[in-house]
Amino acid sequence: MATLGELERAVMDLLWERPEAITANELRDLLSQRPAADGRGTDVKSLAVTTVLTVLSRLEKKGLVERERNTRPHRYQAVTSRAEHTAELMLEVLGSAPDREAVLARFIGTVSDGEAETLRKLLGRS
Amino acid sequence: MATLGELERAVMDLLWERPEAITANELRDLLSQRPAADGRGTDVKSLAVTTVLTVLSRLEKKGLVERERNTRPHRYQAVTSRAEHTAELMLEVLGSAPDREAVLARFIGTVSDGEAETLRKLLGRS
DNA sequence: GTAAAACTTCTACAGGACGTAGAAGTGTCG
DNA sequence: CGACACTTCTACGTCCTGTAGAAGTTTTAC
Repeated sequence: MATLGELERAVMDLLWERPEAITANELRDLLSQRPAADGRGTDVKSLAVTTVLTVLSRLEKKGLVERERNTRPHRYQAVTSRAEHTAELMLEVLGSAPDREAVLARFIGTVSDGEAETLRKLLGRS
Repeated sequence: MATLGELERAVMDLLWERPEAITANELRDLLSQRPAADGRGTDVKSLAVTTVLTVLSRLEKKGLVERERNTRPHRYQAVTSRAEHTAELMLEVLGSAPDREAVLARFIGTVSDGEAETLRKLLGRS
């Protein structure tokens, strides 16, 4: 339930960096500009709008995207920010562990120094 | 690459709580004792050993499981602890975010008080 | 106001991951 | 060597994702 496909991901990334809702057509254009995920090759593959719409519908069903149904070309936007979504994902992963503290310990051990500092600040003093 | 199926998950859970490597047959027995994931019904469904073996092979290919090939009934064990694995997953999720600090902020905000305390201890004083 | 254009919804299919397991091959023990 | 245990191969149904044409609906342009 957590994982997104490559295209779904690309769509969400675009929606996340936009404050305003956008249409499927706009999305399709943005998607075709983005360089192919696999790097090499300016593979400007243009998707069919229906493809984008299908993906958007699926994302809507998953609760990640919201659409304005009143305006005619429907406009789509992300329901939560990327940060929120990512944090939720992390919690989901963590949640399924019976040994949460051990997990957190490992986690902390791998985070960069700068981030550790950030965490310290965020946690403040009890 | 991160997500495990339900059965794969069940197998890993068993391997994780066992310090010693065990055989596919033992695993199958343990699996049949476990109550159906969906709760209701003491659904003691017995799997074929080949099913368990297939799953183990897939987990091996994914690098989560290791098998002793020299002993005759091969014995399987988890490569990393559950805590390690979970922490890696969390990092994987976090890693794909361009706004790591924002994610961490949300994350911290949702963790329980007790865990926040633990985190504080783990981070220590810089 | 009607036909064309734009837009949305429905239906579909291929490919990959996973649950599931029989068939076939190989090693083991008596 | 033959029966049995164990492993590997092959296979299939299902679900998810990428992809999009066909069909239906709404808006627009004359």
